[in-house]
Amino acid sequence: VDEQEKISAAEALDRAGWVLRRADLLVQAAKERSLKPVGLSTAQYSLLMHVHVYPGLNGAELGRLMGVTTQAVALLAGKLQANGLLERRAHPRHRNIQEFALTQEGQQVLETAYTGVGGVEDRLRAALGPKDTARLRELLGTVIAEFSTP
Amino acid sequence: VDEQEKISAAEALDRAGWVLRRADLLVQAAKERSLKPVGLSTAQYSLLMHVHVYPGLNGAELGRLMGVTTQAVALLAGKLQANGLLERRAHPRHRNIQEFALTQEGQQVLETAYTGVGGVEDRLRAALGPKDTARLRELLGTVIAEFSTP
DNA sequence: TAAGATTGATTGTTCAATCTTA
DNA sequence: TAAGATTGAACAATCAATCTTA
Repeated sequence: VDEQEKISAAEALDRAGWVLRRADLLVQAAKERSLKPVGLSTAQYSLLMHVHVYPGLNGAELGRLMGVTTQAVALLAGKLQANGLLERRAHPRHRNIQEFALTQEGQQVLETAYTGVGGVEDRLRAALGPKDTARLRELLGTVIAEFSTP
Repeated sequence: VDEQEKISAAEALDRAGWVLRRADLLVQAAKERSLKPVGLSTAQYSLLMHVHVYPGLNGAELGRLMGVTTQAVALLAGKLQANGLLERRAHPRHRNIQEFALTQEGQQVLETAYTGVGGVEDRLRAALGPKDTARLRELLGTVIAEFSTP
């Protein structure tokens, strides 16, 4: 084996991790455009959606699910709360812990946003077809399972 | 059809775009850990790799390939240049344009980093198997093609 | 005009450290 | 002790605007 072997320019950026990155960046950018009229960033939309799907979680738990830090969640939540989309309540049994919940307006904004972002999901599904979309989710699920434990 | 239909908590975060996002975040985090000993951020690694694969491109072109702005490339390049990993040269025919190139040290650092990140790629390939890895790349390629044109 | 580079202001995020509570 | 929340400093990236060059 040649110790001097160079990085193959043709192959380096075609490995699965890089392709995964490029695909996510493009889809994320499309979501961002669809959220612009609603006035939400993708991060804000992500937090609203996670609160909707996992009601009653605290900031640290939401951060772990979303792949960001507790501080980022607190900052996001602060703005969403100031805009009246989110509520923070003291946890009934732990005075130091906060539970998150959507306000009525937060629900409505999320639903509007969901409709817009749904267009991006639909476009993805249309490009792949239902069968390959399911296959992609399955394969990515394996990736998630593998890398969920560092 | 029920107009009041709510966002399905069970399905919303399972659509392909969300799964894609979570998978990318996890793989990216794994890459970040593998780059820590080398002293590179994933963004810096990405720039070095792109300069290696596409030598002679200018900042704007690299930014488009990497999915970031020209300014972000300039900031990254400034630091890599200060660390002696990257060179910026005036374009031979356009005085206002800069070409990027790796220094000898940049080459070496990139190769070390490539070996470390290769472990992450290998782990991904091991989790999926060669056949499904190829299938994943293929499916993501379709996604990239679809969303490359906004 | 058009494309690239650069600068300044703003936002979003992380890291590090501290405080609170069970 | 451990887990969550909060604060302040540092960093990264964006947007907006300006400058340069062909």
